[in-house]
Amino acid sequence: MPGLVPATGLAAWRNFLKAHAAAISLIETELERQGLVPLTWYDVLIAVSDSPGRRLRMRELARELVLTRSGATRLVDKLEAARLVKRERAGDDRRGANVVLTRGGSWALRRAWPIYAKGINELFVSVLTADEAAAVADGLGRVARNARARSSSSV
Amino acid sequence: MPGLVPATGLAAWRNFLKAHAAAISLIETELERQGLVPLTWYDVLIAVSDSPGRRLRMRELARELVLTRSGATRLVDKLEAARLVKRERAGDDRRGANVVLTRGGSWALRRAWPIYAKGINELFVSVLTADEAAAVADGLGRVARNARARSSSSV
DNA sequence: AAAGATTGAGTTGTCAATCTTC
DNA sequence: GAAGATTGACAACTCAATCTTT
Repeated sequence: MPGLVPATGLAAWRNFLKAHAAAISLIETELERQGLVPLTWYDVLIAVSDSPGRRLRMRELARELVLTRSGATRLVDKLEAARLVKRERAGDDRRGANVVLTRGGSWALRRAWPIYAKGINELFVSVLTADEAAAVADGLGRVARNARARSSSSV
Repeated sequence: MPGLVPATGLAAWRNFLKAHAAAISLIETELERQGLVPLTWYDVLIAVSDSPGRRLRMRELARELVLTRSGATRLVDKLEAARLVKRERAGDDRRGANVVLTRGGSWALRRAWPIYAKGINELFVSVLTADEAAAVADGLGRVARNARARSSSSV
């Protein structure tokens, strides 16, 4: 039944899935315990914050977070209701909406980061050797770029 | 605002998340396109199939897939409705239910594997060097074990 | 009373259809 | 008519409460 995937590759894939599920789940729990924004909200805030001009089109946000457009809409609805982001009509193309951080959004981002960073360190970085971290960064970086390239072409 | 996590470690973490979201999403799409079981169902089938005696308690299934118990119940409900698994009362402890594969479940598993394997190869394994695959398998294996150990202790 | 599992209510996300602007 | 975004209907998952067996 196996044999279609080399053993090391399959082990890498399985551990990749297990590591993701377990680590995300723990970080999520810890953020909630501390009364901070959930990880999905954090993803929105950081994506907007890292964008040129600190504003991001809905379309780009969806692509960035690997969500559907409607998923992005719902998510931003909640963040907007919580006053962490605002939508503003795009100047050049009035179909589009830009998401921008409010003051509260920047604050929530700064406040969550230390806890998130602690999770990343304790559960991920500190468990890896330097070589492994480099290999993960390079290899999975290529995996991500490659998969995204295929997504856009197949859509 | 960064600085709490070393740069390489943070790059590794971010690429880890991006790779996961992008690769899973593509594999899921391909499985659906071919009329095969979704990945979450596959996870159940393979977990049961790999268990000693080819049967697995609900509790263990939930732990294995990083789900809540109710999540496991709902999921197995659907697989049972689709005649891919059956529940049987555990002989030694009649509170518990064991999940076992039906003939249709084994067939669905065998049928989905080549497509799943193709996705793993094309999107993941073939994109990694041999060294990277080994580093991912080892490093993320440790990440997964470490995180699971913490989950059980904190619950 | 505790553990395994299930159910009811609520949340989060998806797909298809729709509205607006290009 | 096509693209950006939103809405309605529905599917997947979680939490808290419940039922059964230990």
